[in-house]
Amino acid sequence: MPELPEVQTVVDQLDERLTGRRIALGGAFLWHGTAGYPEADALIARVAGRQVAGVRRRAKYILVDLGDDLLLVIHLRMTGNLHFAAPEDPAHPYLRVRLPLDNGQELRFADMRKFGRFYAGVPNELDTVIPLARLGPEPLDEGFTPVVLGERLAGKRGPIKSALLDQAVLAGLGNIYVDEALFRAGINPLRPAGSLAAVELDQLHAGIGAALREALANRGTSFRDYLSVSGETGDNEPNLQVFRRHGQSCVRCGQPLARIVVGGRGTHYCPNCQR
DNA sequence: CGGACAACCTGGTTGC
DNA sequence: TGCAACCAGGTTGTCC
Repeated sequence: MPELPEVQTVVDQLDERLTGRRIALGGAFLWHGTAGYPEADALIARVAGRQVAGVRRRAKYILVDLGDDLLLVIHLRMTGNLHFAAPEDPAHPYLRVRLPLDNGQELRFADMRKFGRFYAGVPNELDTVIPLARLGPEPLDEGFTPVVLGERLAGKRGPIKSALLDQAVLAGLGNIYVDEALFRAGINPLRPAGSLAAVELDQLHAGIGAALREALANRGTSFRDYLSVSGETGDNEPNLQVFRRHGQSCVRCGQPLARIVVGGRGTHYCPNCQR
């Protein structure tokens, strides 16, 4: 489900409602596969009794700071959803994890497709399990410039679409916002990643920033499954200009938008505006 | 190293 | 209507 704007929306709400809370005893994985590392019981034991010092985001990972360098890391993957509930509230049909809190509420994780994962450990330990240390730059950080973008793409022969989806190249983009950024930049998704001229890097950098900032302002895009912690959909769908709009008219030139497959992913673009 | 592709899961949509 | 095939916002592992 979620890309940078959706994960950031979740993180903001979690930070507000979880920071300062202590994780109580009695947590449980209802689907053990959701425990990525360590295994379910050990993970519960590690986080039980810890107080949340803050919640932040890196790429599409949610980092829950539990003090003493211990992190609870959550990745929502396609259909993961975090929400708060009272213990007696009926369980969501795809409830996978329950973490009771010291205020009588519990943090719940529901995930239809079971792709979402929890990890707990100190940073060095987590690096052996998830590629936190190998993630590319954050596209909304001040240090991310068109020059940096060019450095990340240099020498890459594969399509720009695939390169932008690679979290080691640039962190946080997914299928929606890559398509939207390329459209805003007027760049064909099949262009070899390392072949962009300086002007195109400027346009792509601007397109990425515009697509992400607009989505953030609208708390993300909800196509089917995505809901924030407060259970609300994002309002960004009307702002999408190409994603899943194949067959409709391009907002810029009026020609029909197309859908192709690039790197195994559905890709939406305007053949006229993105040559 | 890059690229193609299967795998992990379940449910919704599409097409015959 | 019925059912099979295909599709899905993500990531990882394997094979060439």
